[in-house]
Parts: sequence; structure tokens; C-alpha cells
Amino acid sequence: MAVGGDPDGRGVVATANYAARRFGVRSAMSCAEARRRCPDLVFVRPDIREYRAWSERVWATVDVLVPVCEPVGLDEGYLDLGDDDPVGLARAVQLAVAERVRLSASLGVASCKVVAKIASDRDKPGGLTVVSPGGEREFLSPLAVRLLPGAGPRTTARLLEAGIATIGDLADLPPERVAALIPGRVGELLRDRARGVDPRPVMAEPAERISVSTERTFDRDVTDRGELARRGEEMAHDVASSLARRGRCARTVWVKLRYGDFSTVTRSHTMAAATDDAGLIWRQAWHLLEGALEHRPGPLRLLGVGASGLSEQHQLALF
DNA sequence: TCTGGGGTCCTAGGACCC
DNA sequence: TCTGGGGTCCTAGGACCC
Repeated sequence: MAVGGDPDGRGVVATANYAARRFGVRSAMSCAEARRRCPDLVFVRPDIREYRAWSERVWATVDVLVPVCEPVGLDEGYLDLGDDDPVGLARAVQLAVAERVRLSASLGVASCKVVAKIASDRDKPGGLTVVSPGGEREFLSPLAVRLLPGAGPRTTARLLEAGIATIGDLADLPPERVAALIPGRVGELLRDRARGVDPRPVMAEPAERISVSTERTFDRDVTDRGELARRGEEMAHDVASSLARRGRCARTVWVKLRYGDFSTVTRSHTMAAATDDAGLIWRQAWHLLEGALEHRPGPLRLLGVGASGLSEQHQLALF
């Protein structure tokens, strides 16, 4: 079974059960490819409300045992287990979630986020992997560099080309070679992480949102301006209601265009004052869209509308 | 009928300001 | 008689995460 988008259209796999994974079905794979690999695959559309409800049940259970929790998305997160008996507390969390929510949880216990996350992935489903303080390098060293959070497909390809295959290889690299391979702060960050160095604390408070957006991949590439206008205006309204729901206004409006060849263009405009008005957001977005299409015409596979530069909503005084 | 959707962070150049 | 330096904002693109 796979959960994801339209298997007869342009959908991708969001996740798949272990039976499907044995056929090579993976997250982010196109549904068409997944079906080729596993012809009897059953496709299910996602039900985000259901997942949210289950997620809340899990976190309500965890919060009772661990006061400082940082959810990441719906289905994972970091817990500050303290110094007293972190492994005992981890077992208690696992047990409570199994008994009260009837879900299994995979946990990793370690001295920092990056090691804990990698450890949590080592034994699924339902495992618990402990990395003792001081054992970080030894634990990370033999693992594939792709497993390091922050080393995505691009970076991993570059590293592999240079003969760096494991996290240990990256950890042992002299700084000049890291800088040549992955310039800027990203390279330093990844090498630190490869050495088990990660100063990020567990955040008890969710971060302020800094942008809202919506985008749609069309069933077929769209050239017709009228259709683009209809779809775009809907999206502008969705963005405006998302802002209003959060009590926010935005100063920057942007559009995203993806052409038939998958190349992607963005255009943004920053206004003098922030707004949550759907009509105003749409007028800005349409202007940007027309400009982009004038610069590069062609059928669009995807259109997106977004807003950033968020501030608190405020009502101007009338008197 | 290959390649989703909602996000964050980083980079880099140009404008602008003191 | 060349063309400072540092900081911030804006824009566009890219990499990454769940």
C-alpha cells in the first residue's frame, strides 16, 4: 500500500508500507514509477485531518512524561530527556504511546539532535537505539553519508564523486577540502554534524511562521490565461484566509511558475504596507505572473502563490 | 502518463544608507 | 586625481526537510 497523490496523474508517493518498500517503492517517487515496481500496489489518498488527530493524541501522551518537546512535522520530533535517566524515560514514552494511542514509536537517545535523529532511524518500526556520550563518532562513522540530515541528493552526489561515501569519511576531511566541495556555511555545518557536533537545543516553543503559500500541479500543462487567472485567484484567496486565520498580514507577495520541462521561476514584489486582502494579493500576483509569462511564455505545469514578510494583523484606527 | 505540497535556510548581487 | 566599508533590504534561485 502507498499513500500519495493521483496514481493516474502526476501524483507522488508520500509514504508506503513495508510490504511495498520491499518492491522498491519509496517516498517522493512518482506513483507511475511505484506502480511499475509493484503492479499490485494499492494507492490511498492522504487524510491530513486524520493524521493531525493521531499526532495530537501522541503528543498529548508524550507531553505528560516529557515537558520539553519539539515536534517536527506530524510524525516526529525531539524530546529533552534530561540527564537523570534518559533511556528509562525513552522506554516510558514508547510504552505510553503503545498503550494509550496504539502506535509504535521509534526512538534514538543521544547527546545531540543529529545523532538522536539518525539513531531513531536505525531500528524501525518500534526500536530504541542508544548512543552513549563519547560514542557518537564511532556510531556515525560507518553510516552512508546520505543518512546525515542536511546531506540531500545533490550534496551526496558531489561527495560520492569525490570518494566520500560514509559519514566518517566526511568527518575526517580537512576543512579546505570540505570548503572546496561544499562552499559556505553548509559545508562546515555538515562536517560538524558528521563529527557528532550539533549545538541546536530542543525548542519548547514553536517558531513563528515566516511565510504562507499554496501551489498546484495541474493535471495537464496550462497555457490559457483565463484558466491561470481562475486557478491563481483561488490560490490568492487561500493564502489570504491562511493569513487571516493566523492573524497575520504580509508585505511580500510572490508567484511560482513551473514550466513543462520542470524549470521553475519565482517573481516577488514587496509592498509599502502589509495586507491580508485577497483581492490585493491577487492583483499583485497576477501582475507578477503576467510579467513572468511575458519574459518566458509557455505552458505551465504548476502555479503557486505565496506571501512572506509577515507581521501582526492590525486594524487601523477609524477615529 | 516520470518528478506533490508546505515550509525553512543559504547564497549572491544590487540598491541604498551612513 | 579611478573606484571605502559595513549593514540592511530586496530579489531570484537552489538545497533540503517532512
